Amino acid sequence: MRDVARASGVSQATVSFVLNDTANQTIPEATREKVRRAAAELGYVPNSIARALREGASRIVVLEVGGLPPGRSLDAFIAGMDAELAAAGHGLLVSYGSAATAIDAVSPRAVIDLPAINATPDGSMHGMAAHARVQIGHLAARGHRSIAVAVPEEGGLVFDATAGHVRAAATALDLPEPATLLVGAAETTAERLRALLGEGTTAVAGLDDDLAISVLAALIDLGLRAPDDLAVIGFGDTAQGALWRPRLTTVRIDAHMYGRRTARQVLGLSTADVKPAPAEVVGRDSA
Amino acid sequence: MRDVARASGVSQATVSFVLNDTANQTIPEATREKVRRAAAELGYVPNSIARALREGASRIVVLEVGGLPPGRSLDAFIAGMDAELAAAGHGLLVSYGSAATAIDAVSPRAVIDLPAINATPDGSMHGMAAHARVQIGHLAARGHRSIAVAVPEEGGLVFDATAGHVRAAATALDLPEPATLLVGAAETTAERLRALLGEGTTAVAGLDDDLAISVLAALIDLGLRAPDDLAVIGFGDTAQGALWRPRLTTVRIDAHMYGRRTARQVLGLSTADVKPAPAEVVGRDSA
DNA sequence: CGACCTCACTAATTCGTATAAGTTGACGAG
DNA sequence: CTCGTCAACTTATACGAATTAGTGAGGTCG
Repeated sequence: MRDVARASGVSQATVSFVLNDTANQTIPEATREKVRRAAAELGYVPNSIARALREGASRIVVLEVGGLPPGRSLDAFIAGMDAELAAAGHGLLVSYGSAATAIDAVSPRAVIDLPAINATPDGSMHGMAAHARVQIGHLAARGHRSIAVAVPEEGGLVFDATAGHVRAAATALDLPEPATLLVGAAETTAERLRALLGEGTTAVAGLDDDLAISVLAALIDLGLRAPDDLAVIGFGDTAQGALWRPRLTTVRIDAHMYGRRTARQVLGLSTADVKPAPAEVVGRDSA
Repeated sequence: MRDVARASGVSQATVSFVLNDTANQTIPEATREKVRRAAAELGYVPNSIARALREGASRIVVLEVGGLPPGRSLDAFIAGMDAELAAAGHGLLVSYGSAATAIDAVSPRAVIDLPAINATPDGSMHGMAAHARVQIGHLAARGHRSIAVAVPEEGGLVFDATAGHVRAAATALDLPEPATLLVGAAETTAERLRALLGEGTTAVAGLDDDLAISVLAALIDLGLRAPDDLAVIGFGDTAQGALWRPRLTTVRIDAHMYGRRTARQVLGLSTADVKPAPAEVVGRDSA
C-alpha cells in the first residue's frame, strides 16, 4: 500500500480511502483514478492478515461438520454457502476434527456448527423438523403405522437430534412412538430387523440414505424384499440410492438454498429473497 | 500480552520470551514462573492473527480437495493430516469451491492441492501409481487380459490422472491398452457396458467404489452377474461396497498414514517413521 | 475584512505479536 | 581501580492495513 501511495503521489491513507470506497471522504475522481491505476500496475493485493488484525476478524467463515453424514446434501449445502460467501468477498473453509485450533488460528467472521444447528429443538435454520414430517408423512400416507427409525450404532449427537425430529413427526401424525433400529455389522442388523418385523413393524425411516441402504441389505439377507415385506425410506437423495435394487425412495431437500441462506444470515444480509424449496419425496421403489 | 506484562511486573517482550521459550534468552525460573502464572490467571490466549501478521503465515494448512471423490479414504486422509497437524499446533481447514479467496484470507502455512498431487506423473506422494498396480494386478492374476476402466462422464482432471495410472499399470503388466467405460445415466451406462462386453471385455476397474457400484448396477440391468459375466473391482473401500450383492471387491489404501505423512512433509518434519501400509485388495465377491 | 466552512488530503495511531538492539547492575580478571 | 562479560531485562520497531484527528488552501457569508 505504501508503494501504491508513493507511485501515485498521495499518502497511504488516501490509497486506503480510495481502494475501500470509504464513506464521507471527498476525493476527486482524478485522484481516485490515479490511485487505482497505480494499484493495478503494481499488482497490489491487500494483505488479508493485516486487515483481519485491524478489523478483528478475517473474511472467512468456518463450517464445522462434525459427524454429519457426507453425501449430496452436505455437498450442495457447502456449494450454496460457498457461492453466496464468495459473492460477498468471503471464503468458506470446512473443519473436520480439531476445529478449535483452526478457528482461533483464523479468527473467522463466523463459525457455523452445522450439527448443533440441526439439533436445535425445531431444527429451525434448516427446517429439519419439517423435513422429518415429509419423510414420515410419506410412510403414513401409505398406511404405515408401525414405523421404526434406523440409527447408526455409534450415533453421536447429530443422529440423536435427527432421531428426535423424526419421533416428533410421528407423534404429530398421531402414530405410535417409533421403535429404533440400530444399524451396525451386517448380521447384527439383520437380526435386529427380524425382531422388529416380528413385532409388527411395517416401515423403516433411515436418518440418511446410507442407513436406509443398510436396512435394504439386511432385508435381502433375511430373504425378504422391499416394499412388500418392509417399506424403506431414506433421507438426502444420494447417488447410491438410485442405484440400488429396489431403488431407494428418499427425501430430497433444497440443501443448496439452505446453504445460501445460512451464508447470508451469518453475514447479516437479508434472507428475504432466498427461499428454499420444501422437502420433497423422491418416490422410487422401496416405499 | 500487555496486561500479562503489567500483572507480572515485566515488559511485554519478556512475556513473549517466556511464553514462547525463545532461545538464547536468559531468564531465571522465578521470573518465568511469575509470567506463566499471570498469563494463566488472566486467561491469556495469543492472538493468532497478530502472530500470523508478524510471522507471515498463520498456523493452519489448507487442503484443496477439488473434485476428489468423497468416501472413506478421503475421510481417513483428512483425519490423518488433522491429527498430525494438531500435534504440531496447527489446524487443518478444507476448501471446496473458491479456494483462492479462502487461501489469501488466511495466509496458510501451506496449501495442499490434493488432486494435483495425485495427478503427479508417478503420483509419488500418495503412491497412486503403486495402488493402481495392485488393483489391476488382482484382475490380471485372475486371468483377465481385456480390462476396461470405469470413468465418470463428467470427469475432471482428477479422474484423467487416475485413469492414467491405471493405464500405466496395465501396460506394466503387459496387458493390452484398457478400454474406457464412461459412467453416466443408468441406461446409457448399461448400453456402453453391453458394447464393451461384445468386444470381449472381461473385467472392469472402477476409479473409485461408487463407479464400480454403478457398473454393478448396470450389469444387473443387463440381466448379468458379477463375477461370472464380468469381474468388477473398485477402489477406496467405502462402506457401500460391502453392502452390495455381490459384495464389491476393492482396494484399501492406508489413507490415514498418507495423511499423516503429508502433514509432516508440509511442516518440514521428518517422515522417516511414518510408513503407510501398502495398498491391499479387499477380496469379496465381485472380482 | 475576518470568521467560518468545505475540499482534499496527510500524520499519527491502532490492532497484538516477535525480535533486534539496547541498557543496567553485578561480578571477575588483570 | 578499571575494563569486559554476562545475566536479566527493557525499548523500540516491524508486520500491513484502517481510521481518527488534524491541516492548509480556497471560497462564502455577514
